Amino acid sequence: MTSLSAIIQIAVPLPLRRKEPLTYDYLAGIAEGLPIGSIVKVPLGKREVWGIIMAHGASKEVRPEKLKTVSEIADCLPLSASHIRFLKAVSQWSLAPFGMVMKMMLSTPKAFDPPSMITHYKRAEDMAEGRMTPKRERVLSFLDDEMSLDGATLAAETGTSQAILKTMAKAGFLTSFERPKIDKLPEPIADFNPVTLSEDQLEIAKAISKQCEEGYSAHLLDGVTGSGKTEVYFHLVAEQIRARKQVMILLPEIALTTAWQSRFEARFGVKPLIWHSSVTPAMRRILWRAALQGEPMVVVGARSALFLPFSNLGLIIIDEEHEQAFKQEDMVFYHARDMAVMRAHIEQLPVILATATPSLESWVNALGDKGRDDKGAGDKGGGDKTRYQHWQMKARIGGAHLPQIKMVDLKKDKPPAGRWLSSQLIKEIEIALAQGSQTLLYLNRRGYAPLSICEACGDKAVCDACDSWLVTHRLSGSRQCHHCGYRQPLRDECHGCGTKGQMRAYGPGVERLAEEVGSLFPEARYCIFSSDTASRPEVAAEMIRAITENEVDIIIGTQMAAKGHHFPHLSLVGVVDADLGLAGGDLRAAERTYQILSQASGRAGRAHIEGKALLQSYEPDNAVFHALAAQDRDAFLALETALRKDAQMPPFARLAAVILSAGDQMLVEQFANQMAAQKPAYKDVDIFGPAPAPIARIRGRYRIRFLIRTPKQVNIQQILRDWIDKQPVPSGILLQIDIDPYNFL
DNA sequence: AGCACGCCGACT
DNA sequence: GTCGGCGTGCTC
Repeated sequence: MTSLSAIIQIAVPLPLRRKEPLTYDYLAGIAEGLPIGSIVKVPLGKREVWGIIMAHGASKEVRPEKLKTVSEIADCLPLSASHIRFLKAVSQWSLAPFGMVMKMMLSTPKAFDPPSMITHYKRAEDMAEGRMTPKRERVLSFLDDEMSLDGATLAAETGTSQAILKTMAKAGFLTSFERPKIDKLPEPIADFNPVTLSEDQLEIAKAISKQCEEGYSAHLLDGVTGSGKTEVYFHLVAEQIRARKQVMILLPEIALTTAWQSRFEARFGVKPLIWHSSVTPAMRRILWRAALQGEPMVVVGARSALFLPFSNLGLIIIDEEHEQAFKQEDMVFYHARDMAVMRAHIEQLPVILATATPSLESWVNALGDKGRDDKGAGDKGGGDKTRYQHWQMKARIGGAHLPQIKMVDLKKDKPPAGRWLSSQLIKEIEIALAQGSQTLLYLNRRGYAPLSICEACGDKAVCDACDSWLVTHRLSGSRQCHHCGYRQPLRDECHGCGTKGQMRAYGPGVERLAEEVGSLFPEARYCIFSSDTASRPEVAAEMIRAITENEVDIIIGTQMAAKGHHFPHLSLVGVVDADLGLAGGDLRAAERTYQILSQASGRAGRAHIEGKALLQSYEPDNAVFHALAAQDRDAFLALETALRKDAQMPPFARLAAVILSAGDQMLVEQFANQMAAQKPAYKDVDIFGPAPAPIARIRGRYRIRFLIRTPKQVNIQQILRDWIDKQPVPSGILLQIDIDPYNFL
């Protein structure tokens, strides 16, 4: 069957629309006989790209003269069939072109470069006659006849330098030759510093461990901060290390801090292998190849680590499972947690979702639709393998108490205009200051003020490219758009009418709050902790150190300060605007508010101090706050479950968004109407829209959105495919599909 | 997604 | 007269 003109089908990194073929045909050439899954370089238009061999034989009639030939074969193993199945599954789920999903996986361009070579030395066969020095003597006596060593090691072992070795080779004492560099990964030590688990923890670890051999199983590891979730999953990681398997741990980018890394290092004796956007290309190459090679390894990464081509995976862990940061919303729209569960299913592995505040999706998956746990922990729910097993960890290790949470009714205790702290909160801050303990003021708003208005003409400072206000940043002396990144210098002059001295700031940001803190507590040492003030990791680390060592009295921070850190001197948390996240009416507003506020409150009093959290709100009777104040997370989840079920919203229905955008408003509107006319009309399938997206224009592009809702059992992807294929998307319009949207902006 | 081809405004 | 804007179309 083999002929010189064998044709193979190759997936190329193109956003090929669904009607078009998945692959392009190429002449195999040097790739003749390579198995499916092999990675090859092919000419594509004027460039060369890496692709995957998906099938042998021609897919269709392509004029033979158009066929090009494979130009290079990647120096690595072919991808496993299950990994390709995973990529296909992601593509089918997200309705993103396979080529784009593949591109994410292959986005380590250096991975296929030939390995770098390093020079090795051995004794020359015929020892040259020449000047002998003590150093040369040492090198020659170190190497016996058969031995060869790389330059760096040999120089180090003999107290010489690579320059000397080079001269010796030139002088004929040594023979040098090149060898591919071997990258050795630090191997974690399973029993480096094993932690004795509590009885409960051990029971959970053992129960999950028992299933590690049995293929797919999904576990919701649900425990309050400090209950030892990490220790439980580390126990399972240790088992995988002993079994020389691979482990993938996904964390939200923000949690990939030094704190987690130090914990890993303390437990396993080596630094964890990290995968995220700022890992160097050289390191990415090493990790990518080791993953494909099946090297035993534990990789901890942000959502993009999901696509690493592990071929020997034993366990997947998603920590902080509820975090929105797992939802990717550009080229390919996907939720890393859900795709990780899918990967575990395809690879027949256990997957653990860890959190203190489960997402409603995971909660329902664990408990069914009642939203209340009336079964025993770990109940498999009648053998339904798509559901999660629920492992609850209630005890806080070290006996630290949960903080006392109190609502402050801003209608009754209203700060004066331009001030944001209620008298109750101020009083508590004074007490904390007097005790020498720390306060965190949480306000999820960067900058000084979100809105500026000219008193003379009434103009708002707005972004030219987006439908949004420019946020005043006094520290950086700018007004900036938080949607497109546009910045202008901060001037006291109206952009519209030119009047000077009439620009008034409205609303609080962390910088403005700092001003208030400065005037109320002139003696207190405060810091602002936001992505602006802690932009680089080193700066953030220094800030965390200063806080940890009690060099700060009041921390004024955004989410960045509320998530994941352990500040031992913190006793008071003030949530300046608890209502902030509830506005906007998005599906997950209540859920998100509960999660972030319970996390923020949880910062208070973890070690030996009794903690207190004050939540300022204009609607303190909101059910979210009641549940927060009562520390009754399960009541909140039960309520939210009931609401979602009533409203027929996820996770009790399927939701998808179709987003149309273009620079030309008329063009999008026209096409949106055209699509609206073709709306599929099935009973039970609701299509809302077209409606301008809440921020209708971002980066100069007008955005229009449809929302599609179907019952759970309906294949929403199929409905979308049929609908979208009815009309070609005109060029200039970008059509994006977001299955299970999180961002309603 | 790239990349080139292609047709209309301000410069060497 | 050329350089360069980004609209349109193609990539086996």
